[in-house]
Amino acid sequence: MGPLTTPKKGVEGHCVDPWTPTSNLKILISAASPDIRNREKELTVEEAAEEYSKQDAEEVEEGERMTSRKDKSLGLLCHKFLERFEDFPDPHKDNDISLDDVASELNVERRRIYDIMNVLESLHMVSRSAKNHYTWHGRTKLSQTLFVLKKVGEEQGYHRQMRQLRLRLAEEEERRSGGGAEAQDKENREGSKELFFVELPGVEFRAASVNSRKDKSLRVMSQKFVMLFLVARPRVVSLDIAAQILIGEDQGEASLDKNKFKTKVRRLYDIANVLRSLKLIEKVHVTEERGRKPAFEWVGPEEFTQIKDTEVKAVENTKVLTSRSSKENCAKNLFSNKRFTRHPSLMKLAKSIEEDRRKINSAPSSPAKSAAGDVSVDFPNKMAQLAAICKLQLDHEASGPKPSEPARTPIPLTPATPATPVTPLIPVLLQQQQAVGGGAYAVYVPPPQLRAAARPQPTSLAVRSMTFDSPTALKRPGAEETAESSPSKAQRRETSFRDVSPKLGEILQARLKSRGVHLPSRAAPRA
DNA sequence: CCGTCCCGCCATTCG
DNA sequence: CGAATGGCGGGACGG
Repeated sequence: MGPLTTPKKGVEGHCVDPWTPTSNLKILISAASPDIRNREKELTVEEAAEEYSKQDAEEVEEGERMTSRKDKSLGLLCHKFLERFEDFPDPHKDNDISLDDVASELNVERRRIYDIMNVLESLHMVSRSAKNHYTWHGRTKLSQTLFVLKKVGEEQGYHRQMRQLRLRLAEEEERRSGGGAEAQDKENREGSKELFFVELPGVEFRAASVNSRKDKSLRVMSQKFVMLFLVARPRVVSLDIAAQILIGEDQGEASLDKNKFKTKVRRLYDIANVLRSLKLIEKVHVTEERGRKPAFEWVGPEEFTQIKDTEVKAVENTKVLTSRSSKENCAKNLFSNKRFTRHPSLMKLAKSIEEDRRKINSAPSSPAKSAAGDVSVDFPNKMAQLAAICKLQLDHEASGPKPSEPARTPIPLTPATPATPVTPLIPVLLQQQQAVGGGAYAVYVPPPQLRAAARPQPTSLAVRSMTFDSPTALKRPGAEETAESSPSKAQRRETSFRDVSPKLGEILQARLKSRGVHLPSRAAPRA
């Protein structure tokens, strides 16, 4: 009986893993920015050490094991994994990863490896090459990926959603929220058009892997999660907010919240753990009107600028093709680098659509009235954007190769398909996943659901005084005024890339000590 | 008690 | 059909 219980701790007497408590220590250290901030680091070390010695004392019986739950955390596991690869591998080397090898070397069930791979894959740090194999890319594509994710995130209106949500949650708590009064504000589900996996030029889902599972959870959830960080004002995101947003997008409305929410959060923890191992985020605490709650702060690269030139051109093109509908997808350096070869994506697109169409026929889930005619009202925006990008890339390509980046491995252009007659870019047939990747990136948009009634929503209000918890700094009393906590991003730890100059335009009350505090303990705050 | 999140059953897909 | 993938959530652990 009881076949559903998690095995009890340390009963099984077989091969004990070789991990030592120091491994945990290591991850903690690496979790903190290794460079600067020695003070914090040391403190962390001390605390950790203390922690362990204590544990050591307890687990005296059997001079081994101490299989503390943490010793098997995804984070540690991921850290172990990352340790064996370079951040910027030589693309010519053999960067193959064997699932079996990794699983055995790390001493874990394959299931766990999948978890890690999925999120790494979402950042294009690896890509599945074949059945039990992945290819390691490290951080070579990270910048580019983040750039795209941020862009997509903006297009999705995530920043807006977050703002609203924060506000709503804050009010909810504040105003006793005794009962009722919850529901009719479902009208938030606007902007977002539910996107799926975002691909990159050189790393489409190879290995003839499914196209149907492509939109499944973890990978996509991970990307969305990252998008939230890249778009959030103060670069802080709490799990409940993230979950809230990510849920809203998934399955059509009627989400049986509560449980759904719980599960979502559980997943986010997994993702957060590997992102932490990657040192892209850090755990922090935000103090709201009603107590503090855990959250994560982005500590990874901020401005991952791609190529500089053609920026203007890019912007203009986009605007034109995008038509009136998007007045707000601001002018940002639009394009990613030209790494782009032929337009294999078009072929792929065709193939993909072909494939999907097949599935669509058997998937009656679409609530849309499949108005073949007026597909244009809803998500023309995104489509147009993509088209624009595609065109841009082509133009760029035509106007001569860009001598900036190293020669990218030209996409092998599968000779399998001779001359794809399919007219490129016909995603106009809406429905699920239509791969559009003018070599830039491919986004999968879902079926239409709401009119393009992009209600701007009064931006007047904003987060209820949100403060980053700090041992010494207590919640500011009078703090509450409405106003987006301004970007106090003054001294972000020097990102390995470049720090963004605070877009200080909003002169609002801006205190909020951006600096997460590790481990809950009176850690002497730096000076 | 509650925030985390490990473990592994078992549904899906792939091959 | 068996193997590869990876949802999913019970309930254990740590504070």
